[in-house]
Amino acid sequence: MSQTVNVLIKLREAILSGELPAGERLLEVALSKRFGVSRTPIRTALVKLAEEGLLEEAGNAGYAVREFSEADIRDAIEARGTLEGMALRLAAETGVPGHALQPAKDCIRRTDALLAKGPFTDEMVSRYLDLNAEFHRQILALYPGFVVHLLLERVDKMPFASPNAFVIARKNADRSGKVFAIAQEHHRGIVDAIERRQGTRAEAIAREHANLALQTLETALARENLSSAAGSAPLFELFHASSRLT
Amino acid sequence: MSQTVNVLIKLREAILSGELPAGERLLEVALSKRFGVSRTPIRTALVKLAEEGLLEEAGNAGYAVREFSEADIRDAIEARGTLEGMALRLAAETGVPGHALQPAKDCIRRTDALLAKGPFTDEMVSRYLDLNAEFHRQILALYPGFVVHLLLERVDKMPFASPNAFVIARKNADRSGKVFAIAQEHHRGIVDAIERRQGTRAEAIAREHANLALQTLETALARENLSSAAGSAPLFELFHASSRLT
DNA sequence: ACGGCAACTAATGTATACATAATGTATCCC
DNA sequence: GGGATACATTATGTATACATTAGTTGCCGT
Repeated sequence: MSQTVNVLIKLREAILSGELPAGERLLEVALSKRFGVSRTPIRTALVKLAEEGLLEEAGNAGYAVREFSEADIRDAIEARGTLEGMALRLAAETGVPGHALQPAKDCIRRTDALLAKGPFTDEMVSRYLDLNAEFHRQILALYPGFVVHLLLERVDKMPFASPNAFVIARKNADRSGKVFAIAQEHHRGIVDAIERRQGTRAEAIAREHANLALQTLETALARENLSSAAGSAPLFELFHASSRLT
Repeated sequence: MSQTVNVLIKLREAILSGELPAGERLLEVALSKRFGVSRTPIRTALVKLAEEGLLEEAGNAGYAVREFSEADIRDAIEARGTLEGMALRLAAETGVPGHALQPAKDCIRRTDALLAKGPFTDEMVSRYLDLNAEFHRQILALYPGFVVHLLLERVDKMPFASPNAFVIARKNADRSGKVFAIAQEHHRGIVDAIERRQGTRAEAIAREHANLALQTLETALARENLSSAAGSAPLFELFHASSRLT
């Protein structure tokens, strides 16, 4: 793995975890010493993070960690729901060959089997997250437009906006089971809608599905009594397992 | 202006104009000689263009010009309509103070005055494009979410997906007048919908508004008899005036 | 003749030295 | 004492030399 990617990952993690607080100016030489590499890969990583939106230009030169309010996270989640909705609507309206839905159906079946097994151990949740991510991958693959996929990749890199973000409140045990069941029902509805070429329905479910993440985020925020969500260590701890930082 | 920005702009123009054809591998040393700068600003520009989606990674290393099919452009335009629709819907549902709509209304009034003046000279079209861009800026400013704005900036950098893209067929003189009138009606509808807090209506009009660009694109493609739209010199000639390449 | 391995070539990845611009401080003048 | 200017400091912007890796070509062996 190249130094640039290394630095990129570590910097993203440091930003999302709050170790680098919002507004913090990122100095190239300081980061260079911290990671033990030259300024070159640092600069590359900073440029990429700025393009991703995690950093903002600080004054005339240099970058600073962008502040993420709860509203920004709501915005990101809403944007993901909207874009996924568009992709699924167009896939449904265009129509997809029957066999193309098979991978998504497999995901649903395997998830059913997993959820039927018993209490929600951490390991089970981890496997669930993999299956959930896989389902979203498969279902979005039904829409070919690469611009939308590019935008969705961007959204996934925003704090708490990935398809797995809705499990951040999973430690709220008495509710987690319900949340999983609701998500499964959404997944089933999406597949069914696409099969029946019901574009508007597919879009509506996708949006409602994204709202699950919103609800659990707000639950988590209320429980933790946090005003600003991103850069909060306790939330990030929950978030970390649900997301690939690459 | 820094060398990096210089190279970035020139490279973007070369890509969009088709001077650098799709699939062309971009070698740092070659570009370095071409622009008379070192590899460093070249690399920075390449990274940014890749993040924007105009380049793709070529094999294990290096970048190549991404191919843009007509479908990709449709995808980008649809994405813009969808995201603007979301922003306007949420703005309408939340409600905006009455005075906030004034700038947009001013744009509409000034555009009315402009269109009433007479035949569509090039200079008039240029002023129209400025007013149109300004209207979109003002109306989107009613929604504060920065993620959506980030995504929209991305879309605007895709070929022919900017808010001004719908005028690329303006040389089809007998239709341009109608197109302008339709666009104006959309603008009026959007403002009215937001004023009345009709979120769904605002969203629907925004989507239909983006479809104008799609229609004129297809008209232009049919006239020019082009299979691939991006990287086509004649289309770019039309496109150039309607877009800031910065 | 064909396939595989090795060396060479040319590209990107990285480090560092240098240039330039911005910012903060200190001093001097008003 | 306050403000402005000049200088010093520190940052980013750029150039270049070096490292490393991937791709290609040619040679050798089977």
